[in-house]
Parts: sequence; structure tokens; C-alpha cells
Amino acid sequence: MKLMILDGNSVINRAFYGIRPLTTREGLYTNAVYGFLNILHKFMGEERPDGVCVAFDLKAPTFRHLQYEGYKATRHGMPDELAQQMPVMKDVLRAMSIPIYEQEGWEADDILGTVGRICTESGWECVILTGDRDSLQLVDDHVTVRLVSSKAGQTLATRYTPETFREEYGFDPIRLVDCKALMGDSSDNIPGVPGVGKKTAGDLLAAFGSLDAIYDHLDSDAIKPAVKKKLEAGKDSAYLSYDLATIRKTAPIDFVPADNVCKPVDKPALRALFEKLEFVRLMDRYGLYDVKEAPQPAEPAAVVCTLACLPPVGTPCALVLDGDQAAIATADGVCVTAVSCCEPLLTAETPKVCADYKTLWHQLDQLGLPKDGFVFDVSLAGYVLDPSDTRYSPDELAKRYLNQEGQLESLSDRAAAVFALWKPLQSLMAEQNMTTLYETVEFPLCAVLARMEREGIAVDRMALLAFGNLLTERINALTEQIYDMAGETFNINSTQQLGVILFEKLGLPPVKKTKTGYSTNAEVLEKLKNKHPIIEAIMDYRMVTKLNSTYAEGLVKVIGDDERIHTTFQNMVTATGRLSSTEPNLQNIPVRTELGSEIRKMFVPKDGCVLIDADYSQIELRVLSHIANDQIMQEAFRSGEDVHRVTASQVFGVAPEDVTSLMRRHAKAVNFGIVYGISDFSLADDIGVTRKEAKAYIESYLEKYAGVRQYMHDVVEQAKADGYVTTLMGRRRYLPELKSKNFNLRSFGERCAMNTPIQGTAADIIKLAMIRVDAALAKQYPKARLVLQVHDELIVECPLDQADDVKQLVEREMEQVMELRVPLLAEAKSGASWYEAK
DNA sequence: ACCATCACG
DNA sequence: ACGTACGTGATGGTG
Repeated sequence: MKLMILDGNSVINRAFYGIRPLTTREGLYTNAVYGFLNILHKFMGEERPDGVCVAFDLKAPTFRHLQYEGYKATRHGMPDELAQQMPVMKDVLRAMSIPIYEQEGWEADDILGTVGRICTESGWECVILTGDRDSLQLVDDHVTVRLVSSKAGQTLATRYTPETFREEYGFDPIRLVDCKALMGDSSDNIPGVPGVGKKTAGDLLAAFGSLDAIYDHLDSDAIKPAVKKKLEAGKDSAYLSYDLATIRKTAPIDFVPADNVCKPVDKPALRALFEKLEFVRLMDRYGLYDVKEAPQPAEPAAVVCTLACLPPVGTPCALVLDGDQAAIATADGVCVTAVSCCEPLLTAETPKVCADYKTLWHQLDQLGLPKDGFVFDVSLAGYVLDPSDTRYSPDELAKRYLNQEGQLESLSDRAAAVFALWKPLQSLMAEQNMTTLYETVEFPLCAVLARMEREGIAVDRMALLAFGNLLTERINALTEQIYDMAGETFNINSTQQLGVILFEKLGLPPVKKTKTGYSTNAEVLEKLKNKHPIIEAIMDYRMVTKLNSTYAEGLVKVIGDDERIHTTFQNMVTATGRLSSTEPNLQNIPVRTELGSEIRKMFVPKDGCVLIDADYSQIELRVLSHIANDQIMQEAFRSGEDVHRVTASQVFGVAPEDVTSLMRRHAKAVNFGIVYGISDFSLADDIGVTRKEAKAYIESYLEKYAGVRQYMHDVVEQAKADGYVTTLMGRRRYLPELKSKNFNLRSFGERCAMNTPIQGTAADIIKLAMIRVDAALAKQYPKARLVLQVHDELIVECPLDQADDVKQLVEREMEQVMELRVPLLAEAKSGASWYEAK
């Protein structure tokens, strides 16, 4: 038997902050209750427990408050909009016949612990649903915790068993309390705990097993002197924290598992509540309509059928997966079957349409199924038709292009919609001259990207960990220095607190403001640098914490079982046609600072291989010179001279050999600015000259590069007339901003009109190059693989002895990908790390 | 969820 | 007289 218990306060909090405020016509807030019910429903469906109940905190102080007066004193009180919903929530639960447990003097956590214990003693399995990590200490063989989180609007709940917990934390669940005592926890407000880092705490627990054991062995060699000092100083606080964080399993509640077995809801009561709350959609879920007014029941899910019902091989069809189920739609109807039964259709003979081929590719790949014969991807078509949209699910597309309303409920509905979208989207693309872009670039690229994602890139885990340790030490030292100079401790990561310290306590002059207070960004700090020594320490701190949390720690977290990192390339995200990279983002690995670029040393080839990094030289300016047909700029590229130097010579009217480094730097900034749709103000700000001087630079630039001036003018005019701009390969971006009455928005539209054709054409070019490189490698050097793309740069892993040949091949394919009015130049280097290959 | 910040091209 | 460079994603803080 299985019981699910919810941490009521935690879940309702998640629900409240997870959904936009929602009120009834009478002004009653309802979003938290609504969200709670959705979460409850979702996880009842996933867990299918025999019984369910909810634990709540009460307002009254608990034994912990009596024990320590600072306990949770700084916790934010519950906002009124949420507080109002608590009694309603409890009414709803009572109407649903779901037992509620609360006990004066005890927290919901303790009730969870107690219920977990009683379940175990009674031979029940217990699942705890909560958003609070502290509850993970309750995980054992009979108690699992599902930790609720939301991601991209979706509610997820990670399942923690003793095994998964150990995998993530490196110690047993029960030791979470010890860990917290060592590290401290901002929400508990206990000053003076040792405050060691997560890494150190984990290592100590792995080595000694418990807080007690650590304090018993303070003199051990395994404890560094600095750590020992912290531990000694924080001992009392650590034990206080330990005690406060330990969840009790002895709350005096009257609990018998069997009392919680699911019972029918009290329909009249629940219906009255839902009417008051205007939860129309939920009425149906709980069967609250009278039979007479009941809406037509949804079509029962399509008949589950076997191989026999698959359409004949060769029939054009749509394929949609959900877990191990597949739906296949043809012009004649839909069938639903197991994915594994679809194999006969997965060859080139059967033309298939899908939604998001790259994702489907991975799903089929994992099942060892073929991936052939896919000829169209409706989601990708949706992206090509309007790259500024945000969602391209069959649902959204059906609404937009088939005027369908409402949600697609079943898998078969989705398959039918995908099939129905195929021809209309194909025709729309043809009308807009985007068929070539789609068929020669976007669609073939999906498989290339999927293979790159599957391949991943190797990283040196040990080096990453060592670098993380080095950074952590620096962070600790900087933290102390900063506290010292500030005269108090505070959260340096909080821009709010930092602002108070810098601009109120230390009296530094505020340079800039943000919506929410003082600005403390790098630019501001740079201006304050020589006014107080704390500034430099903060700049260092910022850099080092960034490197540590985003890169050192962040990357270790996503190393796969194969010791490689597998990013996801998003091919339906950017408005310009570029790719992006997520989980992790491998397109923003540091390179501009010396310390940061160390990270690139940890991206390595596998044994016997090298990494090759090939990048386009000045691709955006070359594209500009082509599109604008600017003879002067084209000449600069044809001559092979350094383009920024040539620009400087043009703008400042000196001979190329007389260009100073300052002139070159300024010219480079102007070149960049032009690509972005420059203003004198921003240029001035960027390079630190007066606005007047900046204006003169731009004027001089556009005098010399007359083609560029003409282009910038024309492209905006054209965009205003057509409503969109296009790239060289016909990719479109609509710019409704151009019609705005708001000056800012309209100006933004104009800058996009200038920039998008340039950035987008460069994206077209490298995408095509990827397809060519991938194909050429497969044919000639099948052991060499594309592994990464960083906008104007491709990274290939290949056997050592093929490095020179592959470098040549990649350069050639990148350069020959299309013929512009200026040559495209690509340069490849190889090395034993990304750092070396750059 | 939103903001500020900072990493990249 | 506007307000101020294009395109991304991850993190930590805060409500």
C-alpha cells in the first residue's frame, strides 16, 4: 500500500509563485488553490497512491522558536494574497475528503517525518511531495521524496530514493542535516556556523560520516588548517543548526495510514466551492456536473492497435511519440501503437512528417530504431515562417495555421494535427520563397545537430574540480577582505545589499540607477575603481564566483556517464536564424580573460584525437560588404589587409601604416557599431569619447563607405514597406516594431532591420557549412566528428594523424560554401584542448 | 517569475 | 525631444 503526503505550505507556495495572480470577478485570489489542485492531480496520476493526505504548518510558534529566538525570524511573511487562500484551500481539501494534519507547536516537516515513520512501521510505502529540500533527510528505503520544481512553466518533481540522493550529494540522506550545519543556510538565520563550502562539507562527510565524527577528528590531517579554524569557531552554532534542522518523527498526531485511503469527494460541497472560485475547468475533472449538463465526454483515446493497423508502407503519414506510444496519422485516419511496432515505417520508402525532428531523432536513436524517410518537420517550418514566435508545438501551430481552438487532448489528435499542418505550411514557405532555405539548410541540419549533441565533447573532470577548488579558495579570501573593508558581513551576491554598502555606508557616488535601485555592474564598478579598494575586490569576486558557479561547478554537474558534455542546440529559438545552446550553454565558454580561458583547457579530445577549431574571419563585415555592395569595403577584404586598420585609415584620413593602436581600436568599435545599427551616444559610451567626436567618426565612416550608408537607409525603408527583412538565403524576420508610435520601440525595429540581414546571413552561411562539413567528413574521414558550433566557429574532433587533412577540408568547405562578392576566409587550428586549438 | 549581472559571438 | 548597439543562456537574489 502506498500513501502520498503533501507538504501543504510548501506546495501552495510553489503554486502561488508559479502562476500569475488570478482572481474571481469578486476579487477573490485563487491562483494558489488552483495551482495546488493541478499539482495534486498531476502527481496523483503519476504515483497512483492508495491514500493521500496533507500536512500544514500553523501560525503558532513551534518548539524551534522557543529553542532559538532568531529562528526563521527573517523569513518573509506570507503575502496577504496567499494568506487569504489558506482557509479556502483547507475547505477544498475537506470537500475532497482528503485528511489534513496540523499540530500546534510542530512544523509540517515534523508531521511528514512522523507520517513517514508510522507508514514504515505499518508496512506502507510513503511518498512525500514537497518543494523543500530539507525534507530530503527523510528519504529511506520506505520513504521517497518528490521534490517539486517548475521549469519553463512545467511542474516537475524529481524523485529521491536513497540511491539517487547519494548519487547527487555523495552521502546518505540523513546526513543532510550535518551538511547544513557545516555550510549554514541563509533562511535559518543562525550566525556563526562554520560556513564551509558545499564541496568541503561533502568531502568532510564522505571522509568522516557525520558531524560528530568530524568534530571528534578535528586534528586529522584530512582537515585543512583553514577549515579546522572555521569548524572550531562555529561549533556551537553548528550543533544548534543541526538540532533545529533535524526533522522530528515524534509529532503527537493521531495517524493511521488506513484512514487516508482515497474516498469519494463531497460533490455538493466541492461544487459550491468551485463555483465560488470560478474553477469551471475543474468541475469536469471531479465529475461535478449533473448528467444533464455534462459536456460531451472527450473521445476515448484512439483504439490501441497492433502492427496490423499500421498504414501500408509508402503511405505518407505523420508520426508523433509520447513515451513508448506512437500515433500515426494518414489521410485516412489515425492509429496508436507501441513505438517499437513502427519500425516498418521508419525507412526511406514511407514519407513522414513530424514535429521537432531533432528531438524525435534522439528518441528513435535511443530505441535503436531507424530514422529515415522524414521529409518534413512542422515545428521547424513554423520557425522558418516566423522566427520571432516562441512556441511551435502542434497545438500552437494548429491554432495559428488551422484556426483550431482548444487543446489537442490526445496523442492521436496531435498526430492528426501534424498531418493536417504539413501541406499548408509547405505551401506558405513556397509562397515566401523559403523552400530552398528549408530544404537545403534547416531540415538537413537537424540530423547534423542531433549527431553533434549525441557525440558531445570530452572534459577533464579532475581539472575542472581542481579549478573549482582554486576558485573557492579565492572566493573565501575575497569574501573576508570585502567584509573587512565593509566593516560588516553581508551577501555580496545581492545587488541590493551591495548597493547599500557601497553607496550608503561607504558613501561612494552612485553612477547609475536601475529600476530597482543602484546599479553595481562592471561598468559602474570600473568608474569607482580608484575611489575605494573594496571595488577591485568586488570586481574580482564577481569574476571568480561567475567562473565557479556557472563554469567550474556548472559544467561538472552536466558531465554525462560517458564523461562527455552533451549540450542541446536550439534550432527554433533565435529571431535571426542563429543557433543557441542550452543545458549547458557551450557557446559562452570564457575566452576574454586569462583566468576565464583556463576553462577551455578542460575541453579535450578523446584519446588519440585532437580538437580542431575553425573560425570565419570577420564574417559579419564580409557579409555587410557583400549585401551593401560597398566597393571600398570589398576592396579592403580583397586586399587581405586588416579590415579594422583599413577602416581606421579611411575614417581618420591617414595612411594605413600610420594608424595607431588607439585609432584601430576606435575603428573596430565603429565597425561593430555599424553592424548593430549604431548611434553616436552608444558609440561614445563604448569607446569613451564625446558624443560629438563619435558623431564625427560615424559621419566620416559613412562618407567613405557610401554603399553602407545607402544600404542602411534602404533596408529600413524596405522593412517599413514590407513589414519584414530577409537574409541572403531568404530567411525572414517580421518587424512590427517599425510601426510603433513608441520612439524607442520603433528605433529598436530600425536597428533590427539593419542588423538581422547581416547576423542572419552569417547564420545561413555557417549552417550550410555545417551540413557540407558533416557530409565531407562522413565520406572522407568517418572518425572525425563535428562537436560544437559557436556562431562563426566550428569545433571538430578527429584522430591525431588526420588533423592536417581535416583542417584543410574544414577550411575549404567553410570558405567554398557560397560565393560572395568578397572571399570568405576560414582558419583552422588544432590542439590538445579547446584552449590550444583557438 | 522577474531582475541584475555577466559569459559568449 | 525622445534614449540609446544586435543575438543568446545561466546564476543568484528577491517577491
